Amino acid sequence: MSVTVADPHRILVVDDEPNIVDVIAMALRFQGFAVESAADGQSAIAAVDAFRPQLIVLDVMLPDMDGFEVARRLGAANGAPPIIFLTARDAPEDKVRGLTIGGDDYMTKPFSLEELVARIRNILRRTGLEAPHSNVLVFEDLQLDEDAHEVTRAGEPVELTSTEYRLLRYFLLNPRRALTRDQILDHVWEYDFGGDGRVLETYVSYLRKKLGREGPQLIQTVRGVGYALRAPRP
Amino acid sequence: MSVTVADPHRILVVDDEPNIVDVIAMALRFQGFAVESAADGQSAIAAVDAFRPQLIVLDVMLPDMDGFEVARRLGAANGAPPIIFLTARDAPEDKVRGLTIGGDDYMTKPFSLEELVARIRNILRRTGLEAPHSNVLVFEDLQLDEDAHEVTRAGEPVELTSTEYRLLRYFLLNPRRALTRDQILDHVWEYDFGGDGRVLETYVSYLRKKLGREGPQLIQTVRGVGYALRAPRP
DNA sequence: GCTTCTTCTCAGAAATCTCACAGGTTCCTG
DNA sequence: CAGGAACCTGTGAGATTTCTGAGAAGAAGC
Repeated sequence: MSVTVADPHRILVVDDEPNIVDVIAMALRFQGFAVESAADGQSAIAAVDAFRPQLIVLDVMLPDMDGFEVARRLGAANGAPPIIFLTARDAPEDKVRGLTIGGDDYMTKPFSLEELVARIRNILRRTGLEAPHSNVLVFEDLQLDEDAHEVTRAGEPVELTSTEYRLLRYFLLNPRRALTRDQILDHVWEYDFGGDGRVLETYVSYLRKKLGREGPQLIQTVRGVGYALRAPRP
Repeated sequence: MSVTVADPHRILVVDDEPNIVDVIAMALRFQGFAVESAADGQSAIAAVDAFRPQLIVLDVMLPDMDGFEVARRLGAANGAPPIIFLTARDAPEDKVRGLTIGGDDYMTKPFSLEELVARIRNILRRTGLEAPHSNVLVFEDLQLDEDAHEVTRAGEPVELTSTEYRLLRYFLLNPRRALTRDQILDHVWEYDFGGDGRVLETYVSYLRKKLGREGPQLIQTVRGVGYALRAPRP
């Protein structure tokens, strides 16, 4: 994972649930972003002034005003930073329509942190703040095309479900690194996943099967820790 | 989606509803245009003087004078920019008819942003401000002619309704890419569409049927994500 | 004003996913 | 080498997603 050391991008996270803010802020800091937070519309607007974020992660439901109001007051039209709105899953969709065609985007809660990061990088790339890169992740003979949402091994297409895809993508973003179970669960599953952590084993098993039993086993078990994507020693 | 970097065209958006202006301005900026806005006729005329837009998106209903009045006053001076009028759906259309014979055009609210952008590019092309390009989108044996508004599959004409056409056009603009449900709804449906997102499934079903069940299925389901236009795996 | 076309909602069926569970296997440690 | 811990993977139930036909409401055309 590449971490920008020189000049980290500033991101403002606005949500009135401290738990959510914490978990998002933590994840983004780990990704090398500079993060500030606010718990309501007023302080969000103040924070934009003071902190000059390049991007805002903004909950739609705030105690004092809704997220769209915040966006309007920031002068959505004029040089304001792009916004990723967070909405409840069952929220009415009419107000968020049309956001993705503008510079903005939105996600429904709960989401996986990987996805939030992916969208943030997407927007930063679109706005020219981050260097564009190919959207194909590669490791050995494994390829994952993020645009087409397609995976191939040795040129052969591999059909993955959505969870399998997210899991493999996380491995490909962190090649050769031993990832702990908790890391993986935190990043790939939704942040409020409360189920049995052993799903992970099941999904690793699915992936191994689908990626082919013949070729070398790319997803290796690191006993007592978790898993790592790496080529086996010959 | 091509973004003009070198010398962006200037577009003035005039509407008294801030929400509308915001969403249009955002979308056009994202497309690489330079955008200014005005909320009434007076400031619109002033803005034309100061900003020298190459095109105006002008609401017909303004607080101080109607859009035609604005157009008339601007027209007095020669070489006024072409105008796209925005009218309410239930407005009398007689006044707007005949506009398309000049350089102007009109759209009824609400509209899809894709369509507004398409019309803007059309006008800029007609007035020689934007490089002409082929208006035929092609993917495999599928062809969509934007001028003639005609679609053929393997040479056979396919009769599409307007929504089906917009949907297919969006797929053809983003071949091989996995498009999320939200993306598609945002781009193809009107900006205030708040209905059931399952229309999309219905329309995909229509398209698949009309494009022929025999040939390979070009619109593929990407489970948990949305759809993609791509040749099926052999 | 009547007919036809279009758009959208709805609902049931089919397809597919996710996750928990449990028995078996592998690995480590003493 | 025994015992225990960690891990693997098949099975299946319940939930979710997707497909498609039918029909209501509205718009457009005649």
